[in-house]
Formats: sequence, structure tokens, C-alpha cells
Amino acid sequence: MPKPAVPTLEDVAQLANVSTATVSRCMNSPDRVQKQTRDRVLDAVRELGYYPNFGARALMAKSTNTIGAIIPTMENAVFARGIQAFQEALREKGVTLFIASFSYQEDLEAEQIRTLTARGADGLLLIGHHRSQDIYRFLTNREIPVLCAWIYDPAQSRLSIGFDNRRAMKDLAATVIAKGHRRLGLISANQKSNDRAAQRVQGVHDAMTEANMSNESLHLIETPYGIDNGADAFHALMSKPNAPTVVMCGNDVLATGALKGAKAMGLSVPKDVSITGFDDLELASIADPALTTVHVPHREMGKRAAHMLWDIVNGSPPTKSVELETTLCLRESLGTPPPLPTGGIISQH
Amino acid sequence: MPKPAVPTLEDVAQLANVSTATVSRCMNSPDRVQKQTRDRVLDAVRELGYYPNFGARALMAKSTNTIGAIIPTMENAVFARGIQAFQEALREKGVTLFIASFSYQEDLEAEQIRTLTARGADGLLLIGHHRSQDIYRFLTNREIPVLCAWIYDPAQSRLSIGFDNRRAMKDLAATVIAKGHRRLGLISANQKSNDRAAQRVQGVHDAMTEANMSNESLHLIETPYGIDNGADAFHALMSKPNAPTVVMCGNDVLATGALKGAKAMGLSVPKDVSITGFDDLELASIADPALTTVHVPHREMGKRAAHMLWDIVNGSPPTKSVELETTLCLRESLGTPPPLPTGGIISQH
DNA sequence: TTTTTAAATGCAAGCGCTTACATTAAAAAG
DNA sequence: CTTTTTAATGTAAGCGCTTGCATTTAAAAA
Repeated sequence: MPKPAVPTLEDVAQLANVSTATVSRCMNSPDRVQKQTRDRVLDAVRELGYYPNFGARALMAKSTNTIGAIIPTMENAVFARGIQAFQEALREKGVTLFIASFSYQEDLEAEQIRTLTARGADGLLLIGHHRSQDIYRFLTNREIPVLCAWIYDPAQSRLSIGFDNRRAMKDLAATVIAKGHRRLGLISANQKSNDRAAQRVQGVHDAMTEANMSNESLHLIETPYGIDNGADAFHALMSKPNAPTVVMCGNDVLATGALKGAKAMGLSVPKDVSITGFDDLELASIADPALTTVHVPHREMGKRAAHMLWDIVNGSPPTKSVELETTLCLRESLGTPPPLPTGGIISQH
Repeated sequence: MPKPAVPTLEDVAQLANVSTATVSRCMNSPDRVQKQTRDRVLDAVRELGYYPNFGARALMAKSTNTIGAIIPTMENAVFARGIQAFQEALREKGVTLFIASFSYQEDLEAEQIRTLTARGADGLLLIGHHRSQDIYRFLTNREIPVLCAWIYDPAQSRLSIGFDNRRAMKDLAATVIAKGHRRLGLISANQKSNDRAAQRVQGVHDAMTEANMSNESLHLIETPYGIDNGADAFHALMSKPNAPTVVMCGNDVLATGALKGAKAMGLSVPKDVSITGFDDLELASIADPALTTVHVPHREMGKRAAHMLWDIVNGSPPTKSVELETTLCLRESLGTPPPLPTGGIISQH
């Protein structure tokens, strides 16, 4: 039997002619061991290519220096960007980040939470507040520090960092309404599995209520993420009688799809119909016409989330959630409603 | 001292009135224990909210059912997309995926490799072939199965799945040259830290050589990832005397930046200057004008990578690397060179 | 019914590491 | 030169789990 076995503490100890305790000390608190011995040990470590076994270490130590992030999908640039910043900030603190995604399936998220926890994550970054009581109970029992990001909901007591999706969308909708739009279309992600999406829809309702508009004048359509889905939804919306004069979208990707849909239908934006997005991805300013949207500081959120979570894990939790500012980006895709109904099959007499 | 302590195997055993061995068997090979006992144990598990400690388990078992992926950055849609597919395919096999990123810093990648290895990853997905001997030696010693993705280089013996960056770019460049272009600009990512980028540059050289063009007629500029970096690079390229008639870009994001740069300089694409990309992100078809680029099947790559790595880990490694097909996407942004030099400060007499 | 065989379970030895405590050696004090 | 103090190192007990082997129990065969 050949012996490519990975070297253990014991092997190092033997080679350096010391006890395993000493080797361990060399790795964890080098100053507690004499320089001469330390050098000998370090040499052995190098020679053997020793690297401590994480499992064994985690078994003893309370802390693993690892935190986990569980996001819906990496394919959404919004998360990719924020998590990247999150990771970079953690790295500076010497913390390893593990990322897992769950494709917007709630049970899968729960599983990932359990997995990461069992693997000794010191803390978890989650997206949004919405999840089962069960999983929150689990987290509480284990005393796993959790930070929810991409959301700020004053009504929730749980610690979070993010922005007020509802208010941000309300502001945008109010602006839209102020432009004179009265028939609104809204393309949203699935509200059930995505509380941020739900809040944005709420925001539109808020603005409409404030403008004394009935909820009937909102055409809502839910669709999965993706440019083409946005285009399809747009088409569906505009094919109805009494088509909306503006189509608001829950995010920039859907909005870009809507833009594409408009082009396909031969509608000019914003002359025939206005379109808005949310997130302010680079996509939004590249699009033609440039997308009116809401700018969200994803990177800053990721970075600050890292610091917050670190503080929580290390016993000095911030006392309250952090609300980040969003800003309206008014660009070409939003205009005043056309003088006459567009795209509708039925015209008004 | 309160006792929110997380429940262990022992606790479950006690509650169910069996030995820890039995509980362990219930979790790992349920058929080796009588139904009646099993039910009792499972009830206890549920009641206590028990979840096995991964570290302890990894200490014993050889396999952890975890694989790791180490990518340059999540912010590049190309990886986000491929990894998402990778993850989904792994999930179907019940394998957990951990993702780590290294921001194109080689030493950081090495560290992540060590970390993931120490944490018991059964296999690793890496991007490209280029990395230090040291780290390959480490991987070999540990006998960690590794699969390199996003690359297919017949010259390398190491197992990989991907496409031939060099040939794909050569084909594109040949097409460009066939259009009549003789002064080429090339915006590339850093070649040193990114062998895919280097190969693409090589591809352009190949095509030029084949067309009997001297290397001097290629203006190469390296820049970090990002739309604005692409725009800046484009500007730099076009401000030189004897500006290129076509600017090829190492990826779609840089190309989109170039497009933006062209707009800012008042150059019309492709009338005044042609631009090409690589990857065929959604961005490419949304852009105006639509980007000529190379389509890469990122999702398929991710999915197949999952199966390959799984096979490797489970002892039935494929005998050879897999080459995926790329396809040229000829769109509006590539045209014939303008009759007269454009953008250049010096005109030719 | 007794013996054989198989199935179900328990026992206990670690996996590689950390750490309280014991031991030893060296420095400081008397 | 002995005694006290301190720094450096070793000893060994687990952390929570899996698993080979021993033991018990039940079913099958004789």
C-alpha cells in the first residue's frame, strides 16, 4: 500500500520531534512556543505540506472562521455583485465565505441553511426575511447569528441591512403617476417566494392609493426571471384591451425584456409606452432607450453586510437594522402617456 | 448555564434508548436497522432537531459529498451562469457545492484551494489550466480530483471541459480579416493571470499570421473587467495615430464598453469602426448595434462539468477532455472597414 | 425441541485536532 | 547553592461521529 496519506499533526510532530500540542500551538499561538522550536516545526510543516484538517479543528474550536451566504441564484447580477463585495470585505478579516444558492425554492434554502450550519458556519447571510418558522426556530436554537440583506422592513424585528423596497418602488410609481399615467402595468417576480418582489408590488399599490387610483387600473403579471420572460410578459400586458401606458418592472432584467418586447411589437419607448426597471444594473444605462430605474447600492450593501455580520458573530451586534438609500434614476424610457391609447385592440370612444 | 447546546448523536441515542451506533445507522443505512427502532430514533431526531455535525462526520468518512468550485469572480456573468448550472446538476446528485472566488489573484486562488481541500471537498472545479506547480503538487499529493473548466487546450494533459479559446478567437478574427480589416485593435483582459484571455489573444495572432499580416498591425491593450474599462480602452485605442478599423474585445462586457466609448466619441458602429465581443451574453443581443460575438455554451458546460467531476470523484474518470463547440454570432457591430481612416489624427497619403 | 444461521444492536476504538493540567528546564531571587 | 517563579513543552482527555467486531435476539433448519 503506497502512502500518499495526507500528513497529520502527528506526522509533523514526529518529524519535528515535538509533541502534537507544540505543533498545534505553533499554528495557533506561535508566541507561546520558543522561536527555535517553532522554526523546526514550521520546517516540518513545509516539508510535509501539512495543512490542518478543518473538520477536526471545528470539532474542538467553537469558531470556524467561516461564514455562509445563501442566495436565490448567482445568475442575478444583483446578488453576484453584492456577494462579491461581501466576500472581499470578509477576506480582509481573514474569514472564508461559502456560497450556496437555492433557485428560489424555499425548501432548498432550508436545506442549505442546515448544511452550512452543520458545517460550522459562524454566521449566515440570508436574503430577505421571508422563510418558515421552522427554520428560524432551528437558527435560534443553534444560536447561529443571521443577517438578512437586500431588505429593510421596519416592521420586522430581525436584524437586516438593505433598503425599503416598498418605499423605493412607491416613489418610482409616484413619479410615474405624476407624469400623467393612469393605466399601469406591472411585471413582477413571483411574490410568494420573494418578499422583495412582493414589497415592490405593494409600493406600487401605495402610490396608486395615494393618487386615488383604484387597484383595478393595475395590470399585474408575475413571471420568472429573464429577459425573454420580460418580453413575453410585456407582450401579454400590451395585448389586453385597455393596455397600460406604462409598464413598470420589478427589476432591470425584466425591464430590458420589456424593452425588447416593445421593439418586437413595433412600439416606440417612451412615445408609445413607458417602461421602468429596478436595480440600476449596467444594463439599464446601456439599454436603448436608457432605462428609468431605481439605483440600489448593491456593492455597498455587500460590504457593510460583511462588517455587520462580523460584528454580530463577534459579540457586538449592532442594535438596529441599517437602511440604505436608493435613488431614482430618471432616464429616457419614462415619458408622458401617449395622447391616445396605444397597442390596445379596443380604442376608447 | 442554560443549555441551548446543539443536540448530538448521543442525545438522540439517549432519548430513543438505543446506542449511538444505531442512531448513526439510522442516518446512514436505514435498512440496517429494524423499522420499529428506526421510527423511534427518527422521532427523537425530530424532537431534538438533531442535525449531524459535519466536521465529526468528515473526520471518519472519506467522502463528504461536497464539491468546491473556485472561480475568479461571481461578477462575471459567464461564471455565474455556468456555476449555476453546475450547482443545479450537482444538486440532483445530492451533492453540496461550495463556491469561492479569488478576484483573479493567483495566491488567493491557491489559498482557497487549500481551504476547500482542508474542509474535505471531494473534488474541485477550477477555471483554466494556469496555476503554480506548487498547487498542482499539493492537489496531486492529496489525490483531490480536479476538473478544469472554461478551457480546452489539446496541449494540456490535465482533464478539462471547455472550448478552444484560441481557435474560437482565431475563427472570429479570420472573419474580421475577411471583411477587409487590416488594422486591428484588441482589448483583452490581463493575459498573465488569465490563460483564457491569453489564448484568445493568441487566436488573433494566428489569424493574422495566416493572412500574412504582421503583428505590428495589431494594437493590443489590456484592461480590467468592466464596461467603463472597455470604454476607456476603446478611447485609448482610437486616439492613436493610425487607429484600427475594428476593435475586437476579449469578452462582451469589454465590447459593450467599447460600444459605449464609440458612442461617446461620436463614432458610428459599424460604419466608422467595427466592434466584436466574446461569450454571447444577453447583453450582446440587447446592445445597439447588436454585437458580433462568439457564442459559448456556458450552461451546458456547467452541467456537463458536474457530471464529469462526479464521475471522476466516483472513480470512473472520463479518459479525455471534452471540447465544446462555440459558434460565431455575426451581428450588426461588424462591418467592412470604412473607405478612409477614421478617428485617426493622421490620415494616410 | 435443539442447533444453526442471520439479522439487529451494542461496545469501543479511533478520526485529527485543541487545551487544561502536569512536568520539566531555565531564570530569578534569596 | 538552594528555593521560588516563570516559560516551554509534554500528557492525555475528549470533540461528535462511524464502523469492525462482539453480543444478543429472532427466525430457519434440523
